[in-house]
Amino acid sequence: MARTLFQGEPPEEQIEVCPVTETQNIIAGRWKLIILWHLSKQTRRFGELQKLAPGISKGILTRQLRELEDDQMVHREVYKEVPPKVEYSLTPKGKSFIPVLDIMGEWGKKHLNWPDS
Amino acid sequence: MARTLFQGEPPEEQIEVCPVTETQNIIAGRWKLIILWHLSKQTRRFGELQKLAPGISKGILTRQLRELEDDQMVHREVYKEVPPKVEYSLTPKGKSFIPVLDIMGEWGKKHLNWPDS
DNA sequence: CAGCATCCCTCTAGATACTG
DNA sequence: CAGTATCTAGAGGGATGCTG
Repeated sequence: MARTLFQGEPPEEQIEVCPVTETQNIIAGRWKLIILWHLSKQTRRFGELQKLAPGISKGILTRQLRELEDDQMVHREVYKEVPPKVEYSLTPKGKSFIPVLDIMGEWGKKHLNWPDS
Repeated sequence: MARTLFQGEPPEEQIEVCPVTETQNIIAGRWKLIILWHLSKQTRRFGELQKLAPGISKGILTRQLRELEDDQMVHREVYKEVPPKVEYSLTPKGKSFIPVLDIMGEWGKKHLNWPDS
């Protein structure tokens, strides 16, 4: 089927859908980026992640991880042991996000002027 | 006026370890990325930005723009005319963020099923 | 046109206690 | 160790009305 073009409608007038929105939806969350950042370095257990994100409570960490799971960014591997052991790692989709994390980190380092601290 | 931050105290130790945190602080805000995205394409007036961010109210748009100004991401140019005309554009720091926007947009496109209507 | 002031209300981070 | 369940607080988005 041919594309529908609108006569006389200059491209400037067309509202461009913002493709960063999907990315934003996935990383919107107090601890999401920190979690993804650490998991991009290596697989981590639940307790390790809690230490790496100082101040986060178990409940919140669980919820953020579940949401990242739902978004297929993070894989959860449960070892049937006592005491329990659970390892979190990046899925292929999560790994594909590493370049984004890297450039965000790079940019963040360059502009680390805190205006109000 | 306060910048848009997540609830709770920013984990101070984490700032050194996780460099994405600074970036996160700047783009944390319901409309920040959308605004930056459109400004990366071209300079826009206040009213244009409001149309480009469907659903945003004047008050919120003003607040998000002020915070981006405070973070030196956006420049505000006021023309002393009647009726008033205000143009927003990216500062050098804001322009340096374009690669981040691009890769976020690229990644977002790849991992979203856009309703094609 | 481009704001600002004000109130409201949702959303979710955070705290705490309990469990397999 | 790695969760779950429940409650609360408050940050911040949203709506409305007014103004230069």
